[in-house]
Amino acid sequence: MNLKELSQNLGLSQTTVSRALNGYPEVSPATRRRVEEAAKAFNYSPSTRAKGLATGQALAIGHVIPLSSKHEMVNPIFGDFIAGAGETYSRHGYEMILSIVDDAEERRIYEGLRSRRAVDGVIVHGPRMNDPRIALLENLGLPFAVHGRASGHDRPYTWLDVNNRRAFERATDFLFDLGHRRIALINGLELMDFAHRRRDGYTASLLDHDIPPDPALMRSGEMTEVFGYHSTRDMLSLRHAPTAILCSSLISALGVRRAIEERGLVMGRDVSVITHDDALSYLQNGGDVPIFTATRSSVRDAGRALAQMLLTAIEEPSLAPQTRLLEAELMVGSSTGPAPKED
Amino acid sequence: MNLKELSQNLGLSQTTVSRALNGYPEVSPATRRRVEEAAKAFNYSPSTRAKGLATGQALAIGHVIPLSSKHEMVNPIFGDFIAGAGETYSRHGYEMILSIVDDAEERRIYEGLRSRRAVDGVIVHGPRMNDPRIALLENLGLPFAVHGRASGHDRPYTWLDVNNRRAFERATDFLFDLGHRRIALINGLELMDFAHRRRDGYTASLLDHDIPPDPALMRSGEMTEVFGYHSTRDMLSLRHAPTAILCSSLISALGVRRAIEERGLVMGRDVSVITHDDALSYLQNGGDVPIFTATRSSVRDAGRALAQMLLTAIEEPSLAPQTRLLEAELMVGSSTGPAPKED
DNA sequence: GAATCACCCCAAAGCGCTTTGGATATCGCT
DNA sequence: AGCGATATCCAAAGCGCTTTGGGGTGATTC
Repeated sequence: MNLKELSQNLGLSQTTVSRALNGYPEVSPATRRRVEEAAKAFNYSPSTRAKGLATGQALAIGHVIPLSSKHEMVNPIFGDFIAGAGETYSRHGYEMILSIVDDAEERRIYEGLRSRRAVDGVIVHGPRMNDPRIALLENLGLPFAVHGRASGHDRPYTWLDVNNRRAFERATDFLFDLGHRRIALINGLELMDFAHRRRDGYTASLLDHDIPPDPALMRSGEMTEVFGYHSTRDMLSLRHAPTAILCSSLISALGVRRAIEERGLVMGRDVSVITHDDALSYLQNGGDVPIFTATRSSVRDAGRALAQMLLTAIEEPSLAPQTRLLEAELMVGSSTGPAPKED
Repeated sequence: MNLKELSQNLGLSQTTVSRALNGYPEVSPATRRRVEEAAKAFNYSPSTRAKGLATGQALAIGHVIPLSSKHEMVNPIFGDFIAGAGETYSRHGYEMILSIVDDAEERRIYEGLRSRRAVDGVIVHGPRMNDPRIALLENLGLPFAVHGRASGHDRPYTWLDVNNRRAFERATDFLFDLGHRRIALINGLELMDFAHRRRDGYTASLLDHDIPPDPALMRSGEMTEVFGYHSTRDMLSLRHAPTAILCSSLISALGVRRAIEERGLVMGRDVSVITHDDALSYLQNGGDVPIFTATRSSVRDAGRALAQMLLTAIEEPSLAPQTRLLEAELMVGSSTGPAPKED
């Protein structure tokens, strides 16, 4: 069923039917109702493509997911973020189109989305330090919103981020308050902007407590379970092993715990652990009582909110770019406790 | 830059330029090269929407991800599957459009995709027992391919599945060969088709060895770490505790291991564990030597292959539906060993 | 030298919608 | 009765592409 057929069926012109359906005032309430009922009855909905061609809008948002060919790792937070964003889109009648892209081709993809007029805007995932994508998108004139931030870019742009620096500073402070002195950091790849900021927060707290950062207690890598395990195992066998560990991901934290327990130690008594928790739906941090003390911020909420920000940026292009900094909440679980007495 | 401008620039008609770009023979090699170079230089690519309108194709595939409002869980395999499918699409010039949808609205979404002519076909995720979506899509006449199968549907359709039944039967056999008699199953939600099949395989092996299935040794739920942990903890404190556990997901297996170790037992010696492993990029099963003995099948490969199957089904509508049953490989790791001697 | 045949190329219609610029009918008022 | 407003509706153009159905040109054949 298309507009033409529908309007013939009703004995009206396409113009009138189109106007009735899109809420224009030049249509009598009676005809409007008649049209709406017919549309429902015939299960008519306008072709997105034809509509897009006529209006110049795509009614679609692109998500470009970087997939480094080196590590081939799909970010595990991605599913939940998308779920959040999708809610917002469907409420506004937008479609979400996804491209999974090798680092090397990103430029081509963005240019393609632009020149094919496939999307009205894009969400940038996983910003890195000095990420070139921001400047690229500015040049292309394609509206965009960043999940995270890219240090090293000065012009304002739309972003939403967790206050990673503050979260990790507070978490470290918390460990100091418990009496810990040797605090380790198991971080994500530090070319990722968020990981860099977390390290900054961690380091700031150390310096604040007159503890010089010790490279032996800082690891950075892809946040897998095994990475958490190996890092912890190695560090626990140091002569001055850490009594507390800060971890960037709940998945790695599972490995951290395994290494601790394998050594016959008890997490929360012998070694304290704080992890960041993205509140992923398939990885809950315990039930009512969290297992891990964690800095927590829902990535699904982030998806919802950032999508909304992008949509308003598209509809209100004159507005200054919105930004939003979410504070992670520190949830105390059973993985932290007072520092053990010195031997 | 659009076709008109480009052709004016070249002093050619739109027809010729379009033909040159789309590989039609009625264009001299010289003009074709000239056109191609100009297209590159001006960074021209045709508007997907206009092209779609003209050809009647959408050049897009829909992925409808069900998100049960009850558990709100995004399937963790989803990211990797999508990554695989995306590779195939981009090679063929298709776009991927995603809808995350509450169970209750699925029907509406499929109908919408169809009547808006937004996609040429869809991939069905997470089929359940007697899944109504298959019949719905057949009625709509929308080409589709299913990741998994839906028991209870008799007409042929395109699907790709892991031989879950066989995988779990073999895994159980393997445990019997090691001398185990009390073998537990920690399964996904059994309204999901794959979980049902896994249980069938498990049960078949038990019966084959004259062991009656014991409901106390069978759990079914959302496959989180915590679910694996609780299930295992409960079962290990039974009077006749299992000596081996079959687990449906690597994430839950992490919880299984935790419960085992918490009890002071050693995995692979006191309790053997076999898990299914979807080869997710962020959850590797150890390094060179797998930690868990596992039935393994890459979900990313599945994405690649199923996408390809759907595309050929779309391009060759007369063909009978393809189906593909992948065998999971049994990788022996260090989580299994001979059954401990009876006390 | 005319007819034939490739070979290249083009004008214009059509895909399904929105939107501009009227047209027609109805109504209130002087 | 006549006139401008107002309320409804419509025909047709246009969005950017593909594709049908020709046309012109030069070389080849008789």
